[in-house]
Amino acid sequence: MKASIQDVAKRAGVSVSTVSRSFTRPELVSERTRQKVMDIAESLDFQISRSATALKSGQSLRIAMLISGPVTEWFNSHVFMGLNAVLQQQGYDISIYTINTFEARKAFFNDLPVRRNADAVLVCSFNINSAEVSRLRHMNVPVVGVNISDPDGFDAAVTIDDRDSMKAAVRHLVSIGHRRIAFIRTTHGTPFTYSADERMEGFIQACREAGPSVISTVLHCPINPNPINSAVSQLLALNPAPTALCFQTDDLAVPVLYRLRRYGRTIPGDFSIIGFDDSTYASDIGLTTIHQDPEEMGRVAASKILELIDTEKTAKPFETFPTQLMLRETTAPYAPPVSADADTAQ
Amino acid sequence: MKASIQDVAKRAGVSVSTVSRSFTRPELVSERTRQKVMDIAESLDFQISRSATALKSGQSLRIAMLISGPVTEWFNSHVFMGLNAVLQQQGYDISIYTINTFEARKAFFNDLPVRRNADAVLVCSFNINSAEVSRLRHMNVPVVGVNISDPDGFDAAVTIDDRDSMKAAVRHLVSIGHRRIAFIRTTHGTPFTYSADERMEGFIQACREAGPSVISTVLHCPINPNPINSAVSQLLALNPAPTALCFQTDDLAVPVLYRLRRYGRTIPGDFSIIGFDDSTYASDIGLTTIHQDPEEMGRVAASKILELIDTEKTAKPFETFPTQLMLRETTAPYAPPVSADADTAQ
DNA sequence: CTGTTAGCGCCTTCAG
DNA sequence: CTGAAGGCGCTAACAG
Repeated sequence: MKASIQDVAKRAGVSVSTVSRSFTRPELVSERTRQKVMDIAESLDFQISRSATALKSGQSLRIAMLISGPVTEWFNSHVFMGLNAVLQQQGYDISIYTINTFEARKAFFNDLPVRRNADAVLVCSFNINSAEVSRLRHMNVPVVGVNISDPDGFDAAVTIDDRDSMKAAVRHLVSIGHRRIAFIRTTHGTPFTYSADERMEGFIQACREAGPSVISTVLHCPINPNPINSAVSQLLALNPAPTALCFQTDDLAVPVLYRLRRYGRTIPGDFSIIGFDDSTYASDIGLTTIHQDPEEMGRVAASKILELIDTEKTAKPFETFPTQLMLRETTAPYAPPVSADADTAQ
Repeated sequence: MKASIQDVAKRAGVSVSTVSRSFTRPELVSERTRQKVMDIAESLDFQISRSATALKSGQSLRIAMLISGPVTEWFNSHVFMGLNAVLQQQGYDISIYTINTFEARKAFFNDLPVRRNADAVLVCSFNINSAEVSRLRHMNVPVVGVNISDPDGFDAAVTIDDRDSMKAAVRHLVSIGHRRIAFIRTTHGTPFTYSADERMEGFIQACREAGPSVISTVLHCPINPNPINSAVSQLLALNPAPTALCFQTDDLAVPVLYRLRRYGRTIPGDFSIIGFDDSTYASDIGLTTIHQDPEEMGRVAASKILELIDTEKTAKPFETFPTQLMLRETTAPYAPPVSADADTAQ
């Protein structure tokens, strides 16, 4: 069977504490002793049990991550990767709680399965209300957010400015001559809205600020059964058609872009397109989009979590990360339509 | 501070064992007692500590998942999601070990950080050698694979037949008249090859089986700095150009497809294209591809893990999942080029 | 620098 | 159906 710390101690002719210290505080043990202990441990396949360490220390060595959509989503998986990179090294695991229905939400906040079983809670891109934040706080562990709308009640948070980022996109389109602009967003049957609302509001606000000559439209595309279909059909039916499109995410922009081309529309000829995220394929397909770095946000959130666990405070609790409009090939200055006669002139 | 099991016991006027049983073996406690205990626990924010449970039970309540690329990859993240869905309910967490360099690989197998700290190991799409499998087995926990090339040494594994799937793709292309076919794959500077080799071999074999009229080419695209560039430039330089392309993954096919169109090539006019995975955008952009379901594989792997932990055996240790060639819009029968004169005939 | 010892919080016999 | 008590494997005093 598995060797215990006693077995190692016995073989090495030292006490269990020396074995323990060799692993966790090597500086307190003489080099020679430590070496011997480690060799024997190695040969016995011995490793410190994290469960015991956790129990003893009163920690759980576990961080809870709350998400409102699948882990496989671009944003979530990148935050997770960043988090994990930092936390794993410090001996923490991440428990993921996906809360994507009203029932799941209610169940989660009723049972708080995280109680005493997580050393911190990370709320990721989640439209949490203040009553829920209080319940979380009630657990007496740090509560950290990633892209949450309201930092109130959080010990720390990292975000981007969804609203401003979207406004930058609109201003760019306006500056290159576009006057009819649409925003395409999904609607979920779930109790969460991620950053979608913020982005939409930024869009609307920027259009308004651009003056009355700018006509804006918002297209709502139900996530089920298929938002792409909904987006494409609504878009094609718009009359007059917009000349530029802002999307809530690249995930939406990429397939719509494809479909529009299949319907004979040219990009950026007929439509200029701006995505949001700068996700997987964006640069390779030349998508103009708003860049953000969720992996880095995950790493920074992890550092804040560690700091909070350690010292109960963190130097810079609230941090807003920059985004950047990446100008690529799906946007172009607005060119007024040429008359039918001139169509093939060139 | 956090309430202990004693606090709950005291308030409920019962012993700690009764509290413990109320949580873990409700059937051993009278309904009334249990109800009271649970109510008090609720009001005290009490939950069983998993660390203590783990320590006591000798388990770690943790499953190690070994992957050779980022968790954010389509395949990995979907397997993870399936795993997590099943394991989390049973109280397990997943520790992810990303091993993507020779050094990381060596370090991992030297230290076996998983020792005594995981109740099972899942090896995911990982080209592991038999010496390494032995080291893993040495830990005395179930070792389960997902898409591993050689099941030898594994207690269980779920896979797809990469080779056969690829052969089906080639046969389809041949059946609709294609004779010059290229396979586009990445090459990594890492010690792993995922399923890439198998797929390539399936490709080569199927081309050979199709007879001497079929001319096959394999394009190797270094993952750094950018495999897409490499693929596109190699492809365009091929003379005579192939009429059909098989890709190692959709991730590669999608951007290349985009770029080829930008260079004036039509799909499926100039090139028929088949991807592999049926990943995120595939259906929305009409990509003909080979469908697989890694999330389901993750779920099934998780069930096998639980069974193995429980009973040390599993009913069906090795399972091969079906794949399916999804015929969509990027493949078409080969049409011989028309003469220059006839070019605009239609 | 190293050893001794008392728990961390729970689960599981064993008794009642 | 419920209670009492030992011990899971480790760590942190404390003592030497």
